[in-house]
Amino acid sequence: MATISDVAKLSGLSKTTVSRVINNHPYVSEKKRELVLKAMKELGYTPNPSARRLRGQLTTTLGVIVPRIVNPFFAHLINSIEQAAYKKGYQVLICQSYEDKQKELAFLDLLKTKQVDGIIMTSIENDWAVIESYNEYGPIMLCNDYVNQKEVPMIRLDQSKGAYTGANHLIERGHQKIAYCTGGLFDEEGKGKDRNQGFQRALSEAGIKIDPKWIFIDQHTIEDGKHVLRQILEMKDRPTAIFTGSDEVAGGIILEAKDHGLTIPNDLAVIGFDDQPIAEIVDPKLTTIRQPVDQMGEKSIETMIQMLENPEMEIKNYELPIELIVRQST
Amino acid sequence: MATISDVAKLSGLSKTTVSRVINNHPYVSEKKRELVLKAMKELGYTPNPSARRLRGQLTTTLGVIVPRIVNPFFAHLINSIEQAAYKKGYQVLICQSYEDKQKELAFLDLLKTKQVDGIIMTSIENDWAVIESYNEYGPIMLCNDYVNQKEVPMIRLDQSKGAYTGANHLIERGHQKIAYCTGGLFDEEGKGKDRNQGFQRALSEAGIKIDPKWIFIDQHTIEDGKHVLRQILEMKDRPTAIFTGSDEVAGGIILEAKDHGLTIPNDLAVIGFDDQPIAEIVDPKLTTIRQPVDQMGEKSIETMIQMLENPEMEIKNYELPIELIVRQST
DNA sequence: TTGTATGCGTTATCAT
DNA sequence: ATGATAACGCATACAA
Repeated sequence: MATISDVAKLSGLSKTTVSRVINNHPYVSEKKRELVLKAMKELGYTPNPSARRLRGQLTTTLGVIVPRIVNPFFAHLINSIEQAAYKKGYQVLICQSYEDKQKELAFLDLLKTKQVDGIIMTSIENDWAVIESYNEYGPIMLCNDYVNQKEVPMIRLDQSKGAYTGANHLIERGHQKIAYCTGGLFDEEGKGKDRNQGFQRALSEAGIKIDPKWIFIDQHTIEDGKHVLRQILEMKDRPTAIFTGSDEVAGGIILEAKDHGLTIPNDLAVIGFDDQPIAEIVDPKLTTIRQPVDQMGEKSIETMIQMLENPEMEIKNYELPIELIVRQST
Repeated sequence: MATISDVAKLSGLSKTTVSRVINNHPYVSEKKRELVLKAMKELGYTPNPSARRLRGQLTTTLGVIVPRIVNPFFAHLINSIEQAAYKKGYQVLICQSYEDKQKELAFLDLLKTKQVDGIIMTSIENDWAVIESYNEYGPIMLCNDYVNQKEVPMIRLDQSKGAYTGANHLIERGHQKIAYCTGGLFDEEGKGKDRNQGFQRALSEAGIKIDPKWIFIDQHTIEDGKHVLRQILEMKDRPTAIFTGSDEVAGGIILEAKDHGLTIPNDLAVIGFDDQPIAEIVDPKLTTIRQPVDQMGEKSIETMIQMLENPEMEIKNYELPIELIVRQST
């Protein structure tokens, strides 16, 4: 591997001058600049990022932590973040936490060791109190997931409003017996609590009581959705509509419902969340709540770069609009 | 950021001893080892990978180049590679080439600058002659995509056989008018040529002539599939079956066909490729050719690590079995 | 405008 | 069993 010294030697100049050329510094004569450029090309020289990082330079690399890329929502979110970052000259390091606290912390170490300039977390496993301790090494922000601390930079959606809108849509369609299916828990606190609140608010405003047996927690995949439907089938008193926290779960419910001879939305109305590609693939097509993934990526990068350029900047929180997409499943 | 010197100072020992503890070297007394461990914990010390890499160490990091992670096939392939790598103590750097030659080369520079120990390419944009020049910096292997050089380590599938099997399945179902839809070209050489060959062989063995107007090239997405179906609808002489190069395209075809009142498989039989989740989501469920993604990941990592441990090893090529999954669309 | 010398954090070599 | 020191490749303070 050719080093800066090799380039210096070949061009008959000093390492300093070569370094100046690499970094577009002024005070280099045009003649020598070309000499250096020529030598670099001849040797196929690439600056060694490790050495640069060690020297304390900016890495122009950002870390993005996601639970798992096989989840299409996160694949698209990463994609939009990466595209936006690329436009600004940043690389993106994709980190899969697999929802594991330890892994998440290991990725935060990237910041500590200057592998990345900043980290965008699309999901958060550890308490913020733990994450916060890494903040001294560089900016950390949340995109999609969030915590209840105002001083954390966040790009988030009004999940509560999204769930409220979705639930209301079901109520407007005349449903009273509404089941609820979440990827989190149905607690006051804890994962997915905003959606829970929005859902509860819509129902309570309509004077509908929530039936605990129609609450399904910790549901994520198509398989989970199928399982949920089978549970519903076994009930004497069945819901006429179901609100789900993801298009995948909603898709699973629809698939299994059809297999059991149910008609969607007549026998069971289903509403999803995310507006993933699957929403238009299932039959009937899925009514769902769209998350503006592209905007989220753009805004995250914009915010991150601002923080990098001006570390003393005041913390900003952005809330992006969420939208109900009515299709055929309701 | 705490450094090895800080740990040395706090524990009252030398950097060397600390380094020995970090790297599990022998010749360090139990007493001092514990002293070091305690100091490391107290300072929240993490070794700086940049310094290690600069020093010439193995990085225990592998690069994986994919066209784009929003393609579910690649998301799953990455996932399986990452899982296998993790078991062996390796990190994975995910690199999206977006099918761009320049980006691909930029990622290969990771090898040159010792950011990664080796690179697994799941797609290849540049000629192998170009890629090969990076080989001196570390092992490069292909997984999924391939080139016609024997001396390149590859984990591949018998795409020709897969296409042959799929086409034969359609023929056995009584079809004579079979369309073909590929993500590549329909050339002798060039992308997707193996599948082309397999398809052609099946048809020619059955004495069927291929109709050029039923050949669709460069088709990748659900939208592409919808477009293909619309083109078919405009034909006076329509095919009764279509072989596609991806489940997504097949899914698009089915969706659009239903929108236009066609019945699958009666009016048009459709066969996909990959056995992605979408194959079980569309209605009717998709007959497709399964690619053993998990095995591909496992085998890639196994091979890569062998090459890393024994650089003089002879080049190996593996061919994994490909399987026809018959569902309802044919 | 150009060059020399230093240090970033780590590990291997060579003492002791 | 432990420690001092050099070197990895680079960018900067300082000197010329």
